[in-house]
Amino acid sequence: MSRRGQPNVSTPERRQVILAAALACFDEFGVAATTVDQIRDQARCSIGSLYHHFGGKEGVASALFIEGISDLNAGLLLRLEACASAEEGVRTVVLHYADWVSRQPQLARFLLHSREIHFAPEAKSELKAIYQRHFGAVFSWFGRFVLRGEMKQLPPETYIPIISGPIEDYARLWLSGRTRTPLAEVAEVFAEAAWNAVRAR
Amino acid sequence: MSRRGQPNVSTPERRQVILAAALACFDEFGVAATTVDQIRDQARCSIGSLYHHFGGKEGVASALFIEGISDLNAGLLLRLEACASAEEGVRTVVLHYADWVSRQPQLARFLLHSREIHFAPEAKSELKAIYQRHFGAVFSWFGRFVLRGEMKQLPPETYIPIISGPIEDYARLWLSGRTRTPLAEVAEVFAEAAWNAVRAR
DNA sequence: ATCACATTAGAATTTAATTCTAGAATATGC
DNA sequence: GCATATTCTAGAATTAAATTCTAATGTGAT
Repeated sequence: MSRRGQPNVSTPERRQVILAAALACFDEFGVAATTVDQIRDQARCSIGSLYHHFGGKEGVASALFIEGISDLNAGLLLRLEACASAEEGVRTVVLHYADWVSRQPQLARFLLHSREIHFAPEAKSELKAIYQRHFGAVFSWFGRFVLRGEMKQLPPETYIPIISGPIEDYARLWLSGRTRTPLAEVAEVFAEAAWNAVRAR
Repeated sequence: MSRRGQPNVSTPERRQVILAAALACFDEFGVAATTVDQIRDQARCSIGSLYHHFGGKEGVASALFIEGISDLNAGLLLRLEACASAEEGVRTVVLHYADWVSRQPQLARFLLHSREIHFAPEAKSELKAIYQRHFGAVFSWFGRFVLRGEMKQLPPETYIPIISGPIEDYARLWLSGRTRTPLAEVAEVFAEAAWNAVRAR
């Protein structure tokens, strides 16, 4: 089934099992506090296997991070393509984020609470490429509305914080259990606030 | 100089030396990657001393976190008391944050990038008390303007993300070196956006 | 069947965190 | 000014975790 020198079929499954086990541990104990052995237990694999596929805890965390970010980004672009106005686009950015976090709270918690990962050089450049591609696409989508004068002209690096910052901040709050009101119930408020902050008037 | 059973004079200095050393290490290597020995080297103290005062790396990180948050909060309240209008208050929240982060980038980086600290129960409840006191004061300051109809009436837990979320998000960006434009240059934009998002219209 | 390589396993090693015991410093009561 | 209670400092000893390494096994290609 596979060519010489290529991974066999079961490999992707094994990787996924390890990633899932790691996410469960990270979520329960925190990235710093989970041990490689805990992941190994949960994934029912050997140390050797884990190190072979990911090179250690950092490697597992990196892979999980990249997988999560990619999924989040891909989903947004898909929904954004279907929007017809600046307002719809801005609202979609906020609402998609709220949806995604509500649906994958564990993964979201991991992405938001883990600025402590030490990516290996390759992971770092892969991430950089992902970000560039994604934000490039998003900016090119919104760009025309700024040109048409439907959105405020602002320093480019301020759009993302202004539009996404609040819902992200609230998501952090909700994910950490410090507020009960579900994202879905307040997402509209943030969508509205984001649009008010960037609409031309 | 000190009473029986009480810490001697040099103790506070020693604690500060250790905290400063830890901050430098955390900033250079990340919290997870710095070892207790690195902190000990930098602080020129013994393991015993470090464990005596803080009980370990987590303890040092907790103390640093509480110290940082307290300083940030105290500064804001001070400036807020001097404000006369809702708009001035909202702008002050944003601008003070920008100022503080610009002035203490290392400490700010530590506060923002360290959601991975496992606080001991006492530290946890101390933090909780600090937050309650602080946000209680801030909400009581702003409350009247909502009542007077000068600010929008919104779900209470959404004000902080809406007002502070964007500048916080941008601060993260700037602190991680992914953008060059200094906070001071864009702070006005965020202050303006925050006010637009919460003003009654 | 046999080869090349990916994969798995777990023992051995290395490295870091934490505990523990003892001694030095400090301020006070007498 | 000496006895004493207590804090503080030091670093060796211990424990726990991360990582490396060697050998064995599985898999598909030829």
